[in-house]
Amino acid sequence: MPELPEVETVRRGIAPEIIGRRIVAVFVRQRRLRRLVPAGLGKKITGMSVVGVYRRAKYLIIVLDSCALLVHLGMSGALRVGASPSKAKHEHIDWALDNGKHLLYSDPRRFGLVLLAEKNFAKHPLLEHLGCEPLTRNFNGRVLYAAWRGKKMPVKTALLDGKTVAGVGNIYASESLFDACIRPQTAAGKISAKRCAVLAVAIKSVLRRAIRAGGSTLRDFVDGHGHPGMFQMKWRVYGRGGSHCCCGAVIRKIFQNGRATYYCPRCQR
DNA sequence: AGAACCACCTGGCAGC
DNA sequence: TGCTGCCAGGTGGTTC
Repeated sequence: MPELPEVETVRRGIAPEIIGRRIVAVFVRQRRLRRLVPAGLGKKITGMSVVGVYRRAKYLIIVLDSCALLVHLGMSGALRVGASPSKAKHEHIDWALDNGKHLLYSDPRRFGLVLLAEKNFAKHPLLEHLGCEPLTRNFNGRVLYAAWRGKKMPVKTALLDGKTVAGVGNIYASESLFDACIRPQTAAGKISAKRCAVLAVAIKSVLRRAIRAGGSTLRDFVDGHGHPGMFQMKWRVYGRGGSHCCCGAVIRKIFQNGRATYYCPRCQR
């Protein structure tokens, strides 16, 4: 579910609702996420106000007066602001705000995480080794080309591993490679500087278009207000194995490292 | 160093 | 209708 555009959609949705608000109570109903929600989370942050809401790769960082919350939505997580907690089965954490509203974290598969971090969150061990943020000016084809010299791993795998460019997930890896006309099996180190430049532009373009559409909804993604995204309507290869590309060729589905990859054998060489 | 695999979970769906 | 098995957006850690 939540890849970078979905996380950014959530960030934009909740930020205006929670920045400046004070946390008056925290209810943790399920601590067992991918990592255990820290004991005493409520005690530590109750009374603090929200100073800012940031995103790094697929992590959301809610900065408070003197610490930060590090939130990852995993595969099925959602973070929304609501008038009241729903008491739904998978609504694990409820932050009550001073305006009577609630920030609510739900995650049926519990692959996500909610941790405490220092206010200077960039040094957090989960964040400090992440690659380049794809929607910044720092990210371009030269970054890809330099990082991938000598790499035999398939370009799709290299995009997904987050070491060079962070936050490109399974859907947008396939879509970006289609946009750049690059075959996902191509060894990352075999891609020319020129094609790396095309790929970097494609990644930015696909992510921006997805954000504009409010993210993709596969099954259950909803934004900070509980609304689904629309970008899944615009997938050109993802999830379309066996159907026809705009060029007429049949889109292929293959598996790389146990993850589905989709591509057009005619458009992508 | 790098690649392959595993683990963490639940829910939805296809097929029988 | 109901059971079983398979698949799914992520990613950190372990093993080879």
